[in-house]
Amino acid sequence: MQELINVIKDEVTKAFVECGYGEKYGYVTISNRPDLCEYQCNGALACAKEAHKAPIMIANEVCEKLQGNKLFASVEACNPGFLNMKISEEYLADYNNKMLDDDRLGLDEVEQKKTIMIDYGGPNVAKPLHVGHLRSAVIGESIKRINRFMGNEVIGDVHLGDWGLQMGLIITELRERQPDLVYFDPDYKGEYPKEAPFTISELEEIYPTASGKSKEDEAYKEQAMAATYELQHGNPGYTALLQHILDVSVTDLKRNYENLKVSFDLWKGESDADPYIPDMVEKMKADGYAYVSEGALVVDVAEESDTKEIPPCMILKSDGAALYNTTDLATLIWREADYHPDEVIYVVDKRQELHFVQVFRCAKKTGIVPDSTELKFVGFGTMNGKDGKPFKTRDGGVMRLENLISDINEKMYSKILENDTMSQEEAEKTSKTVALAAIKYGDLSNQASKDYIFDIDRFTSFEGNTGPYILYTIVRMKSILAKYAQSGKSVEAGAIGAPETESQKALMLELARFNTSIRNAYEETAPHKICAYIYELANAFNKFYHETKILGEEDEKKQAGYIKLLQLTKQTLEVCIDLLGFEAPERM
RNA sequence: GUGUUCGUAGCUCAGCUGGAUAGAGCAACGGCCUUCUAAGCCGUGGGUCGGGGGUUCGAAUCCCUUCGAGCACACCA
Repeated sequence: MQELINVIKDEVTKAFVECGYGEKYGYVTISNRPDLCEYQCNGALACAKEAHKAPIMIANEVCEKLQGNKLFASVEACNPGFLNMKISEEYLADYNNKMLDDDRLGLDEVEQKKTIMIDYGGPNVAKPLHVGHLRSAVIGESIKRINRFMGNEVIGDVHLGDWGLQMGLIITELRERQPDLVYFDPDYKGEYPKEAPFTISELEEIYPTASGKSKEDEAYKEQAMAATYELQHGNPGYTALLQHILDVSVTDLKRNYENLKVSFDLWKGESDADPYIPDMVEKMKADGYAYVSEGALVVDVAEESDTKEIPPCMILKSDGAALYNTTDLATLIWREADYHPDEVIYVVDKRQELHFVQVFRCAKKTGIVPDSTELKFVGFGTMNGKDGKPFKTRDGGVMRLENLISDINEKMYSKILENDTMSQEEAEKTSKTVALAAIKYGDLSNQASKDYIFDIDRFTSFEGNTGPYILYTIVRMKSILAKYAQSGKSVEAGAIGAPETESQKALMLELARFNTSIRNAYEETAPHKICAYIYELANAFNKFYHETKILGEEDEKKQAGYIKLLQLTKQTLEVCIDLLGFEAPERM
């Protein structure tokens, strides 16, 4: 379906052209003066200089051409040269009805479908998720859903941190504790056990212990480095242990991400890139891109247009070991080979921007990915506490994501019990649903690239621009629709009629902006624009709700129209919150 | 030091490819529940958009400068 704003733009542009002005002046925006009009065009102001005419004269000419156009209820020219338009009420109703008939609510898929890989999540194995992992998961999941809804083929990859010194540390600590395990017997030739010799909670304790020891004990650190080296060079016992660590960790991680309604298509890790490293390095050398500088193997990635010096991309350390540039580049090799993505989106902490600039340039320069592949960095800001500093527990430690979520679940639970007489079971389920919406909306309603303050009290107070407010609005609609259906009337009969009140027209206009809003959010990779949209939509609905009695309406045709409007509003909100990654309960 | 992001109401944030009177929410104050969930709705107060200069008919938005804050700057990821 063509976007309403473009329908209007086409008419206005036609009028500009007929009056002899350039078509670019026909652009239309949503009015910033809703008291005067619904849509506006400022083109007359912009083209005044070129046309050597007063803007108001141009606006008057164009306005004249648009008189009588059935699309508009009114078109006026206003000083100094604005063109103010109100949309025809019949057209608007018709537009809303067409949205209702379309299972995509009037939003067309992209014309050129792309294959897109999204790299988000980025958890480390053997370490619990902490609050720092929240944003990547929440933002990445939403970007994935938005892209999918737009018709793109999307592959989400969690990109585990499962390589490097941390693995060596765990192996070393395990050997200290259980030296008799077969994994440490170099002469062992049999099959390794299927069961891991540790649980997830043991694993989560082993890593910090080992990490602490290595900082104080030089010999211990060297053992860990040696173990890392052996693992990376195929030690069979260590490889089997790595597999155990992965299995145990991934099971736990999946459970945690499921609680967040976040899912991945691929559970690949840095270790999966490792086999590609040797050939990649050889090729870079052979092609003349990689050279030795200060003992390390590097590729220059500086460009003339740089405003600062971009250091070369380091491929191998002076001791010959790979580092994170290396795995990120090698990861692109299998991504290219297996999926040929048109675009790879990295949803990672914005502090890593320089690293990705280097990796992207190096990948393009050395031909790992073709020039046509878009490598996109979506950097997000830090989640801060109320004091504006990185979010910490009360005693200053890193907060586990699980704990953060259960805290909020509990607050939500007591709040929900206060307000209703739900069963304990339903209250628990509902509080989880609402809590997740509170967390995700709280995060996504901010621009991803900015730091934001995660204020638990604010998120659990549920007033104003919050996830729970959106859910509450949906729940109100569900309740009315259920009661209407109970009365035996068919929900399918009827059609949205021309608006009778200001609040109804405002709601209908807001609904008609759905496709434009989502497309903007998609094009700018900006979930917060969806939040802004649904907040406006929920506001518009609540105003309408407040002054219109729907179930009490005696005119059945009118009532059926209201019900249709309600359905459209509910569906629109539900599609949007699904794109954000949460859902509404039946009651709250 | 170099680069980069940011500075909008007491607080948290929108708005930024230039357009009319800079918008929300929270907090404060005042209204609205015998009627579809008051987690709602309506209203009041609160701002020289960090400061200064420039471009423009017009600047929160673009450019320069200055102050302040965060972050990053090859052998950790």
